Amino acid sequence: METKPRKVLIADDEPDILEILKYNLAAEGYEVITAKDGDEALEKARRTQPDLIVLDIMMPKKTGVEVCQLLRSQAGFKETLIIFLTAVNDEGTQIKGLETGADDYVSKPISPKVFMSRVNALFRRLNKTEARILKIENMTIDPERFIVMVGDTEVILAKKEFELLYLLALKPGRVFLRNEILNQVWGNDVIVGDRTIDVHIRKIRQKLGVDCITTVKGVGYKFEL
Amino acid sequence: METKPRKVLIADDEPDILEILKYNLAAEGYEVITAKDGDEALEKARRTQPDLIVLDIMMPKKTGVEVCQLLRSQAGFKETLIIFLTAVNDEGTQIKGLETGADDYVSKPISPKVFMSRVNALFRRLNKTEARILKIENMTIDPERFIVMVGDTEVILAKKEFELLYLLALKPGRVFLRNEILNQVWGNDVIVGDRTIDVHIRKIRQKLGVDCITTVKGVGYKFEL
DNA sequence: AGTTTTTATTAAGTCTGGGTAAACAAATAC
DNA sequence: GTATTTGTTTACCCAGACTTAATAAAAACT
Repeated sequence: METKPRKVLIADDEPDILEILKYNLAAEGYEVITAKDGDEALEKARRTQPDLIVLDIMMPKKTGVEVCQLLRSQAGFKETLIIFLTAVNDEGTQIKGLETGADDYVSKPISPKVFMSRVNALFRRLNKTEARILKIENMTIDPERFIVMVGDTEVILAKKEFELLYLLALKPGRVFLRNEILNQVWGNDVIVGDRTIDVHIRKIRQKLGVDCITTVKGVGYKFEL
Repeated sequence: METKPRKVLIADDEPDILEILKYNLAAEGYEVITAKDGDEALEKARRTQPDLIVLDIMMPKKTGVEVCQLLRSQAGFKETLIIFLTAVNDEGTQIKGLETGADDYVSKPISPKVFMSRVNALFRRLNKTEARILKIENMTIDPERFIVMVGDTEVILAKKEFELLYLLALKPGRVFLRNEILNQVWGNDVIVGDRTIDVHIRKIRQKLGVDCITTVKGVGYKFEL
């Protein structure tokens, strides 16, 4: 199965490293975007929506850690793969890196071979949890087409409604706390009142015309047909 | 299925190499055009619109790198395949070559066997994303003739309009994010405002007179008849 | 039952994002 | 060179998505 090339954004202030990594990634068919400081990395990440972001820890403008934190806190970058590069082989930094939400960690001096195997490993892992079409009984939720089918009638949900339903339907039966819902759908940093969720739930129930969301009082909601 | 022969332009100042490559390419059915310096290469490239350009790095008048940069910077040569030939087996030059926008790189002394396998590999890669005629219900989108037929009336779209419609129609129903659209139609590095997409969408809808593009607010657009 | 807590519903209000037209710029044709 | 077509930017408008707040209903607890 052939698929469109993975996009990789590399951010490092050392042109040599950018070149080496770019060359190796390109050689394996990745599409490469480069940035030379933290701000540029942020900007290009938002614009190009890469599949993987390689961040040098020590960079001008913003450090890799800062960039990572900023990205992770906003919608659309929750799932993006992030790898840190660092000259310090300091375990403390490594731990801090992974805690910030990075997926892997490569220390300089970088062996292209090692680097590429890490990259490939991450993508291999990702493939298993990619966005997919959900089918529960007579309901189909297709994130690619952004539609929900109930029986054979198409239901159109708004963005937040869809994301909320998709989240719940990912694990039918499992209860999602209001906090989880807020984090996943709205993002860690966004502050919205609790009632907002209720309103969206109501609209979903209304539009679908099927009672598939169960309230678990004092806890949260779950998807259940 | 019979198809018209691939055109290959070879530019090198060494007559021997020109001959060898020409012989091998012709033997596999390629149509070959030759040039003996950078200027001639540029001129013939523009005139004959080849599918693949083989450029020697070291050439009189203009180097291969210069020719490549000039071509890549103008419309019509963004997708053209480019292979560099070089005597120097210097990795620095190789990297610079690929960054300039070349698709592959062959070092001298050239083994005809290796060379041909690289050429064929490039075309194979290209084939997978090759332009093909799309037919969706009563609409035909022909990227070769740059024509859209709705019913039996011909609609003429401008370049960007066409590319945008073609992209969406490649996967009917699938939502394309604004980012994806920008990347695919405009390119990673080009910075254009978000409204630009809207305006093009509007012109397409207007010209086609058929509502075939659906807006998914906050997400993107999809083709849907 | 009465009280408290939590959720549902409704009706606003706000705000974002897309539509549209017109002006400007750039590329292309003439 | 000028004219024309194409591409982009800008600004304004509006629909509908989203949020909030207020009230009603339903559980949960005493």
